[in-house]
Amino acid sequence: MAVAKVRPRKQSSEKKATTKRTRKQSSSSSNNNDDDDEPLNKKLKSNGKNSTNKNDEVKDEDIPLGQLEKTKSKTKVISPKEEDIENDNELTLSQIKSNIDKSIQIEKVSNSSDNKSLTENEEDSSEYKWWEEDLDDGTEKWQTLEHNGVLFPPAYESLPDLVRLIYDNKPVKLPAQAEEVAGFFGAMINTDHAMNPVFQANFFKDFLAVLKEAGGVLEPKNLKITKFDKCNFQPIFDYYEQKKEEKRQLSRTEKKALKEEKELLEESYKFCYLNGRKEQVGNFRVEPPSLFRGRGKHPKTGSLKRRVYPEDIILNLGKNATVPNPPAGHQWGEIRHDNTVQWLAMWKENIFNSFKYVRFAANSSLKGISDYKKFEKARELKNHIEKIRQDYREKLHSKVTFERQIAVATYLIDVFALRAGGEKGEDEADTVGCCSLRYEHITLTPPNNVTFDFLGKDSIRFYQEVVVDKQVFKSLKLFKKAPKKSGDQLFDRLDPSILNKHLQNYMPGLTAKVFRTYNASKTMQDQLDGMEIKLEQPVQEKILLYNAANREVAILCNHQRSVGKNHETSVQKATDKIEQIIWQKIRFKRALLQLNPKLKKTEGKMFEDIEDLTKEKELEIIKRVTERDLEKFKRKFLNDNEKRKEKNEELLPESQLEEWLDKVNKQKDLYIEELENDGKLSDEFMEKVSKEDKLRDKIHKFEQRIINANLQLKDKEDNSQVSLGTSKINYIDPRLSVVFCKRYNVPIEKVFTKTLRDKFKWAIEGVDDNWRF
DNA sequence: GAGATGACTTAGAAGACTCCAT
DNA sequence: ATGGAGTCTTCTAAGTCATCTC
Repeated sequence: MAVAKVRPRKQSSEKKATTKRTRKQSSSSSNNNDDDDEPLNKKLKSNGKNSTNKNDEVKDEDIPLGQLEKTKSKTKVISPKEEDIENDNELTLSQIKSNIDKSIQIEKVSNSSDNKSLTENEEDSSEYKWWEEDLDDGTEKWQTLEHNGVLFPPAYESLPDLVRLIYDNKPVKLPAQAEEVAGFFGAMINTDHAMNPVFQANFFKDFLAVLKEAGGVLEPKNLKITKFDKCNFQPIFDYYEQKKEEKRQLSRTEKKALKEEKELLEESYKFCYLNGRKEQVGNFRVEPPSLFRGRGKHPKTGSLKRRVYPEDIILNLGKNATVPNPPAGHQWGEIRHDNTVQWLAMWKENIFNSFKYVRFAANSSLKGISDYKKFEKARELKNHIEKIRQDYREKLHSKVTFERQIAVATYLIDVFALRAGGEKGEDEADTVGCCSLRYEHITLTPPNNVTFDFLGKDSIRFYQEVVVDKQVFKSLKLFKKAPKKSGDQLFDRLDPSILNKHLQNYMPGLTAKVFRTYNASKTMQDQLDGMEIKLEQPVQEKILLYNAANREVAILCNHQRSVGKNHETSVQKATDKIEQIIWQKIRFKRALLQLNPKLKKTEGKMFEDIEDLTKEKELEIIKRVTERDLEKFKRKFLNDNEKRKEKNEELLPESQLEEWLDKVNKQKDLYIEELENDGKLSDEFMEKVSKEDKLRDKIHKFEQRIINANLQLKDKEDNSQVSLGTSKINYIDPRLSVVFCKRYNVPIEKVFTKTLRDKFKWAIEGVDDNWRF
């Protein structure tokens, strides 16, 4: 996985940006000279009054749900089975309202197939630009909140009678509840999870419990299931695979119809009204029951995650909001009116007894405001980082172990972007962060080399060989001194809350995670600053540079992704393809010379690469190209005939295939003849390309293609293990990307997907060209 | 002050969709 | 038109951290 890298970060580069400030810092960033005139900057008033009343005047579209006039009509949406806890098919007023919204939206979308995103944008943001308002810092998150509750997963559908679990070579009929759990496992027997013994054991334990609850096996009557190894899930697996295949085989229109049906069902849950404004809900779907897929060596992986019922759910609504109807025959667990929190609904899951929340979408004002505050806090750290670093360098010499641990921990968090590292329970995967690092996680090699090797969040390996400050090295040695041994805490005097308390002495609100945001965005800014980007460069090249900067940040934060199974093949393919284009280019250059031999003298430079391919290489390419074409025609022959068969048409004769293959082979012979004649092209070929201009044009195009393909290949290889998305979404101040795009005339769509453009609308619309992190 | 609880952000995997070569 | 690779979105696990409780 991770590759050993020595990557000591330069501390000195900070200096320029963090000249010491003497003024008192009362509000977040207004003391930064470089952004005094920046519109976003007037926010975060500490005691400001709520600004929400400005929307008293609501547009028609924005009438709060509860205030809609009653209408008698009931609309059928879908027909869930009676006993389902699917959502009521009797629509509430608000649902009706939402459906109206929906139909408007559908109309809009269908009217403008060529400019879909624009329409959606208009629809989504009933245009509350919070970033143009003064923000208030109080604990109240909202005044009114209305929504339609949550969407439940469909009820379990029993397997057909013939599809059964096989136990001890006998088909077994299970009660529906147990069958469902067996189905969870059966559907995934081809995954890595299902091969993990811990997963299997946890699944099987919970399966047996459910089976017992449900009264045991139905048929054969006295059969007792006791051994996992005697279970054969293949028929269940095959059944679900077949279902998937059937779905895949649906026609375009059928798929579309299904999708529309699904959307209609979801429509009323997608939006809510916050202070009377329409906002998107994020995860309005209740998590379906399943087997828990823990990451890494999770002791509970495979455990049954039980179905959530309306009775389990707490809805959070405004006091005057209409309570959405629970599914027929059910009640909500609780209705709460807590306006100090951002969640719309929550429930307790059964594996850890922790809460799951339904929240606003990333493009909502509340999330946007939090995001904005996060980055402003990170920027505020600019004003303190100098002092913090100075302090921890001093304290590295402290005689007091506690102080020394604080200093080293802060150093590691600052320089290597470690997470805080809270304590973890027995029933969780063994992963660590800074404060929870143990003896065995670092190896010290004099004079001052440190190897980190531990599993971090999500059990992602953190492996780095680095050079550290001499005093840090000494301190770490001290923290590892006997009687400490493997398994012992390195920072035995620390935990995140102690560390954070210490950090807050420097800056209110400063915690360990702020360093990650700060250093990530700072790195991005420095990277972009350090690049030589020219306005007239092709956009694609500029994007590549942007991605290179993004990649540095991702590496800093250790954001990884698993290398795809066919990564290697795909790299090989790309390499082969580039070779083929080079070969073509050379052939065309030869043709050009053949047409006009004088060019060798007048434009010698152009023909320098004409000998780049050895004969052996060329032969290899010819073979490959031939092979590829032969395959292609064979496939075409099969495909064509299959289609003809379906349509009851006459099949293509074998001779047709032979004719095609013959053509390919003849072409191959021509290539080889060329090769044997030292690259002299056939008369036939020369006739086709008789014009010098056209040849030059072709050659130019080949060259462009080679450049592009090489760039792409490089990007692909560099990115194969690094995940750029996480840092772009969470760590890099979006204003950096916006300013980059503006300055270098790159369309914002090239760096932010639609979702990100929505999420970062505040940055896209609210930043001026000279903004700096 | 330690531990539990609750609420929020951050994370990679998986699934859905798109686009390009054929 | 098709199908596969690559991109984007969704899902939900796994962190952080503030606050509450004793």
